Amino acid sequence: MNDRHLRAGEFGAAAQLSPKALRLYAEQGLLLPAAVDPATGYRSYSVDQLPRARVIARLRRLGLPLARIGYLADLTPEARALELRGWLHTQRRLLDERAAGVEAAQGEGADDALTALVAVREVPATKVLCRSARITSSELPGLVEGGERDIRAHLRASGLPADGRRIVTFHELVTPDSEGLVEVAVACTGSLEPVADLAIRLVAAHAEAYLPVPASHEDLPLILRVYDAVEAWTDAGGVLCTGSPYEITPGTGGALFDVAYPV
Amino acid sequence: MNDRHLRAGEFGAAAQLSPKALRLYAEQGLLLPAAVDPATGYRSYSVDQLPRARVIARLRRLGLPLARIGYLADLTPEARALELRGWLHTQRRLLDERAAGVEAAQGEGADDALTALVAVREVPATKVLCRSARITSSELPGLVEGGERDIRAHLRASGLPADGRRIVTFHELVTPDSEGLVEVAVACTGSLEPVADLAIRLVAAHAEAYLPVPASHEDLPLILRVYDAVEAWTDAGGVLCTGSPYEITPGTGGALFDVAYPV
DNA sequence: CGTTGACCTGGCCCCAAGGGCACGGTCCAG
DNA sequence: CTGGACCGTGCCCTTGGGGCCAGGTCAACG
Repeated sequence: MNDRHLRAGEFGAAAQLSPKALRLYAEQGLLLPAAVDPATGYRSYSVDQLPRARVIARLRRLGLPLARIGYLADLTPEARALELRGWLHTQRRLLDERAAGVEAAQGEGADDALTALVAVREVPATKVLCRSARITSSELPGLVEGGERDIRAHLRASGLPADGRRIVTFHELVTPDSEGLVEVAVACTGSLEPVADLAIRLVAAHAEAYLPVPASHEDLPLILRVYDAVEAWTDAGGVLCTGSPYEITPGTGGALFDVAYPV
Repeated sequence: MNDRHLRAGEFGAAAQLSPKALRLYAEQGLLLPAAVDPATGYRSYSVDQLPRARVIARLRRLGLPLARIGYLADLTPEARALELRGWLHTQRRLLDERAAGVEAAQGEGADDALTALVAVREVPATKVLCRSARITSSELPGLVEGGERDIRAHLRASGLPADGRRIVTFHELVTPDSEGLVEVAVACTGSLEPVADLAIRLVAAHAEAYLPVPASHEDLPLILRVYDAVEAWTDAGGVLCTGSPYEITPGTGGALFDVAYPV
């Protein structure tokens, strides 16, 4: 035990924290002063609090929010190191995904070859069985594959053909950081009942601008360029997109899938 | 040319930007509306502005500040991609350095073996020839090596022995993100004149807590643990550090250098 | 004992990059 | 002509403090 007390400035200098930061941490309960003079309001810290203060300073320098630091600072060093490694891993993965996005945007605007391939077709009104969810991009494969499996199973169980095309609609932007509304749907005919999380919806007749994506464009960066191409086409053609983009599997002419916008 | 105009909401939906964000960008001159109705204040954007808006949205999603985006958005796509790759590279390096810091802190508090090795010695008043600079950690090797070379050269040129120990003092925290004041000094005797950026300073007699660092601890994470050990020792011993830490090369007993704090 | 300079407190405004809400004006379709 | 959707401005909120100001305190020096 060591009950030597330091005033805010000394303590801050020893822990690499500004007096202002210390005041903030005290207000938030992250690092309570060992004593506060009720008359003057002077805060004083015990030397015993230095290790915790230093941990907080180090975590703050890593860029973690105070709320997270409050949780981490109460852990054992081992548990903390474990959590931090996980966090670093996540950060690295996010960075890698962003890097992929940058590469995808690399040829932006210059992809006239792709833009020239965009076509328009009329789509009749269609009935679909679908499932919607707000997800981030990491949950996307799970939703799409699980959703398609469940939908087709339900169609078969209802005695209907289960070979309609799969349509994945991106109602909002889906990135690693922010979740957005995504719908996976399969076209169907005949009458059936909706179940728990499978809805039946009528897609109104509309026109769509589309571009088939060959199997060789399978990786994410190139798919984003396809989206860019369709958008460039609608911009240039004086046509306005009237809804969210979607991917139709299988695509036209042996393509893996078509990327389409309602227009 | 396409002079179709869109209102703020439509344009925002097409570019994945909220009306609020568009307003902010307009205020900052980052994306000026094609027209503003002087009576109502309604902003309207041209379809031609969509590509720029989409670029801005994409860069914003990467987490870049608007000021940087303003610069990047005026570049050609190729130049922009080049800058972005450089930025991503920097981000990755920062992350790696932070990861090293986390690993270094892994055994925090538990390093009693190192802490037990800390000793105290008296240091007589010393005259040093030194150079100071505010730098980030990436500039550290340059300052230390260049500074030592210049200082010893000046000592030799003054006809004095140039074999004093090198002392590198970290007056402020030096990290990859934030620069701090660092001084590289060499002990000397005899009289000499200061030159451009080499100052002569008297280091007052004081006591120092120190710990030799063997050559095997050469990498950064382990060095940080040595600092932790010295700090833990001063905390426990009821001794207060009275100044900034420094590294003395060569160290005691064949060590690469000593890490020391004035106490 | 007084004074000086360093230190401390609380309070206020500031940054980025918008989100959210309120109040009020506008636009377009039925 | 009227309802609902859209748009404007203005204000407060967020995170993690930095900076400055007015005023109160502390310790050392004369």
